[in-house]
Amino acid sequence: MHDLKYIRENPTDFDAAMKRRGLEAQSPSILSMDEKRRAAQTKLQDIQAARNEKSKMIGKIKSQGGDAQAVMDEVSAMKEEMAALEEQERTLSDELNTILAGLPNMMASDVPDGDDEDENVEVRKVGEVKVASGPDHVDIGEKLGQIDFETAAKMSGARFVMLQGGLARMERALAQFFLDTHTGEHGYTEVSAPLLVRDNALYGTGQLPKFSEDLFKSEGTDHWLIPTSEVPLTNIVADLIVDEESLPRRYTAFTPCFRSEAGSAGRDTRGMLRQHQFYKVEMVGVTTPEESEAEHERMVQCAEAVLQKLEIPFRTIVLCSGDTGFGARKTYDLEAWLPGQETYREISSVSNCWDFQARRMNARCRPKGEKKTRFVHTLNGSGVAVGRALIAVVENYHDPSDGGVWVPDVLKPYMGGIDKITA
RNA sequence: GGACAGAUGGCAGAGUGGUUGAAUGCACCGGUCUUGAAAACCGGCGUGGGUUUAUAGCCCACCCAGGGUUCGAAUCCCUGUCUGUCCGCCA
Repeated sequence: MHDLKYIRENPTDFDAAMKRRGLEAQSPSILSMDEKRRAAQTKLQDIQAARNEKSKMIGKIKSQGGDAQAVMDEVSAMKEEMAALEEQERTLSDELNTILAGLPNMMASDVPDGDDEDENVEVRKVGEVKVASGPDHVDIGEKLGQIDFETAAKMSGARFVMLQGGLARMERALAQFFLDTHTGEHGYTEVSAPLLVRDNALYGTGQLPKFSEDLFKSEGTDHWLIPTSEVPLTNIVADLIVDEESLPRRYTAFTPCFRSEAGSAGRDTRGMLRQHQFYKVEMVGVTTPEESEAEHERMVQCAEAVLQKLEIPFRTIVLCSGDTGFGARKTYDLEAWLPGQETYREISSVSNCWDFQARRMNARCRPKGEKKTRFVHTLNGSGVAVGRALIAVVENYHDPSDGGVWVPDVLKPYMGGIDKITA
């Protein structure tokens, strides 16, 4: 959500920011609508003031036993005009809010310009690629008899997978490892959160009203399945005014995520890279405006740390303007090396949303000793996608000599101490 | 799923149609007193919006949310949400 006052005061900057998103100038129509709305509001308020005064008179006259009928008729006569102005004001506000709610966040000035993912900019490469190429996780997993798309399809259709045995356990081990690292070493609080949420939560984080087609909705109720635990974690602070001393707040959760993947038909159809359901460990940060940029860098480090411990080679990129998501002001992606595709693929996305989500969910903070509040800044990042991490481990730790998968050292405690997954 | 009860300012808690944006207590802020503190006393103390050069004034809205009745609603009616209690069912 955008600040109308900001648009009023900086229309040129705002239009320039929207232009980077590929949108034409928005401020002229917004501002003219805003002006009409305020004119209607001012007029309405004048009439309301008059009505209030007369109503008080009526009360006074009646309490003194007088006849107030004349004044009562006068007020009655005002009703029609008031109703019309009310209607006008409401229509204009609704239209204005619809427009504002549908506009993406303004991007940071250091986000590189670009049309699409090809113009993202690499920030650093970490870790040595030891397996330049090899079989992909589908071949490896199916040979082991532990990755099974057919059985999943039988009950659920395309874009579902069933894991069994060692790989099923490794998925759980990865999640445990990520959570333990973020809670134990990075200062995050573990949260077990609802997976079904209502409209307003999704509106707050920006998935609604614009992206409903990407979500699953439960029939007969007003619940949606979360596409990421960013939704429940960020909404923790919705409608709150928190003391700034209690910031930053850092939350992490391990949850399934559900995405319809509408619009990605034909993309990544092989394997478990793009599923309707997958597990993810998410990190969410809530900070003061001053701290969010530093917190963003820190959060990237937290995501990188788990990949480094896993010894998965990866690179960190900053998304260009054309690839940065709706609610984000700036986004880093971590891409893990996948020998099966001989390329880096996204395994984590870390975004600073500034006050964009905070405005939508009315999440504020108050500096110590002051009475004025301001909006918090919110950040979210995968720490990291569990399914994709499993792919990366399977492909990078594959042992061609026997078809097994070595267990990364950091996962051994979570895998009953075994060294290798075998058939 | 059924039956009740409730939702008021940071908290507690009055208020059932008329100068009530809201008593009172606690908390908080400023002051008096005190060597200092406590106590006592005095004063202040919600949010959003409009108007405006203005964080001055004036005005509007807000007592869970959304509708309605009325000249006038925290107060009456309807719907929804949440909380509590009892019954039934259940991992």
